[in-house]
Amino acid sequence: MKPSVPKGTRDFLPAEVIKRNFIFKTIRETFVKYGYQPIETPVMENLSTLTGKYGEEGDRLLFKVLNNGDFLSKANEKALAEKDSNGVLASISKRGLRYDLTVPFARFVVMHQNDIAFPFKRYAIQPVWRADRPQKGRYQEFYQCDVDVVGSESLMYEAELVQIYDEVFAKLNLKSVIKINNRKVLYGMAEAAGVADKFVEMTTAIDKLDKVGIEGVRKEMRERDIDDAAISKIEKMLEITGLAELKAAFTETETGRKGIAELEEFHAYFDTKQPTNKVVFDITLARGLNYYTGCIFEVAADKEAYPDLVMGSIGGGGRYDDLTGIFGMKGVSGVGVSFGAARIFDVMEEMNLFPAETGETLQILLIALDDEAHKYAFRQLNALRAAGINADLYPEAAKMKKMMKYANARNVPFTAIIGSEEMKTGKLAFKNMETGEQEKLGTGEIMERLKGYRKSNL
RNA sequence: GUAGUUGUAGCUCAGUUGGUUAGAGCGCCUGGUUGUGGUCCAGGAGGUCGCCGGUUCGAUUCCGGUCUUCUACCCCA
Repeated sequence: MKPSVPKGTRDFLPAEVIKRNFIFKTIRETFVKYGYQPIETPVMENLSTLTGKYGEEGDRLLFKVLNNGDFLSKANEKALAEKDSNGVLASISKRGLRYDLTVPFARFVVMHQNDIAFPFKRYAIQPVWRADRPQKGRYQEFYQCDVDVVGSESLMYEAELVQIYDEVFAKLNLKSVIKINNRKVLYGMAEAAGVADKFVEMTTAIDKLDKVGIEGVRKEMRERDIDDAAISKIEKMLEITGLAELKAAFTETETGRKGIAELEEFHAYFDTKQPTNKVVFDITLARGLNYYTGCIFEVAADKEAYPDLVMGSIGGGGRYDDLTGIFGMKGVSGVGVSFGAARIFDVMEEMNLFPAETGETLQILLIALDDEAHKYAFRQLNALRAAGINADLYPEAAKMKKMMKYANARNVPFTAIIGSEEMKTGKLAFKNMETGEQEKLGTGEIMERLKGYRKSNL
C-alpha cells in the first residue's frame, strides 16, 4: 500500500518544525510579556458548541466526527431514507473538530467563570481544522495562535493587541500591514446609505474591493438588491480615509458615530508608541466571522516590501461583545487576535526571513575511529552534554567518509575526531565543517568554544 | 459546494501518434582515497508510469470512475 496523508494535511521535517517553533517561541514570549496566560482545550468539541457560530459557510467547513459504536442503528431513519445529509447528521455525529480557538474559548470562559479572574487574558497555540478546498496558504489542518481578553470593554486592549501584532512581526522581521476598522463604522455606512437591513451583503461586497475593484463591488451590491442611490452613497464613503471626514457623513447614524468614537479611543492609547510596522485605518476591511461587534483587525504581509508575494491575511481578530451570551453568560465583552502560523511560515520561507541558525539544533558530532576510541568518545560526549552542549556521537567506528557524510547531512557546524592519538593526548581533533579548519583542543576548550554558538533548543 | 488542473525513480522533470529492455539531471550506494566530508573519476541500485475498472491481440499512453496536487469562485488563517 502506498502511504499518504489526508487532503490538506502534511508532515513536517525536523528543519521545518524547528523553524515553526521559532515562530511559536517568538509569539509565545510576546504573549507572556503582555500578561497573557496559556490554556488548552480539546481538539474535539460537541457539535452543538460549534454549529451556527461561523455562519452557513462555516457549518459546511466543520469536520464532523462519526459517533462510535453501531451509529447507523440509531440514525434518523426518515432522513436516511431521503438521503437528507443535514437531517441525519445530528443522529450520527455529536462531536466535531474545532474550527478556531475563539469559540472553544468562549465555552471555556462560561464553564470556568468561577475559576478565573476577570479581565481574563489567555493565549492558546493549537491546531484547528477546516474542511476547505486546499489552496496556496490554505490547509485543512493548521495552527492558530490566539490571544484574547474577556471581561473588559476597555479600548486599551485593542491598542495592546495591535502592539502585540506589531512586536511579533518586528521580531520575526516580517514587514506587515495591520489594518483596522470597526463593525459599527460599517453598520453606520449601511445606515447612512439607508440599507441597514443589507449590512451583511454590503460588507462582504466591499471586503473584496482590493481584489475586484470598485466596479466589482458595485456589481455585487446590485446583485444583492442594494439600490443605485445607496451604492453611490457607499462609494463616496469608501473614498474617505480620515475619521474626521467620516464623522460628517455619520450625522444620522448613532452606531456609526459610536464606531468612530471607539477608533478615536483606540488611537488615544495606541498613538503613545511608534509602531515598527504599518498600522492603517481601512474602511473596506469587513471580515466574515459574524460575531465581531466593534474594532476589527487584519494583518497582511507588506506588498511594498514583498511585491512578488501572493498570500492572504496572516492574522485577524476583533471585538466581540456577546460571544459568551450563546452559552448563557451575558454582558461579557471580549477582544482578541489570531496569528496564522502556517501562513507566516510560508511567507517567511518564501521571502527567506528565517535566521540561518534555525535549521539544525546539533552543535557538535563526535567521530570515533576504533572501538576503544568509541568508548572514550562516549565519555567525552557525556561531559559535553553535561555542560549543556547539544552533542552527539556516531554510533560506531565506521569508515571516516561515511561518518563525515553523516555530519554533512546533519548540517552540524563542528565535528571532533577521536582516535588513539587523541586518547593519548586528551586533545581532540576539533573540526570546523564549514571552513575545514582543524585544531587540537581539550574537551574543556571545546565547551568554551561552543557555549552559545548556534545554540538552539527549538 | 462549483469549475479547471496535476500525478512517470528519493527529488525536479522528459517521453510514449497504443507495441518488446520507460529516460535525464540531482540525490543515494560502492570503489578510486586503511585518520578526513563538500570537488573530481568509475561503477551500481532504485519504477505496480496515483488507484480501480473499461476498450483492445496488446494500455504508462485511449475512455470512465476515484483519490491527490495546484488554481479560480465561495469563504478564510
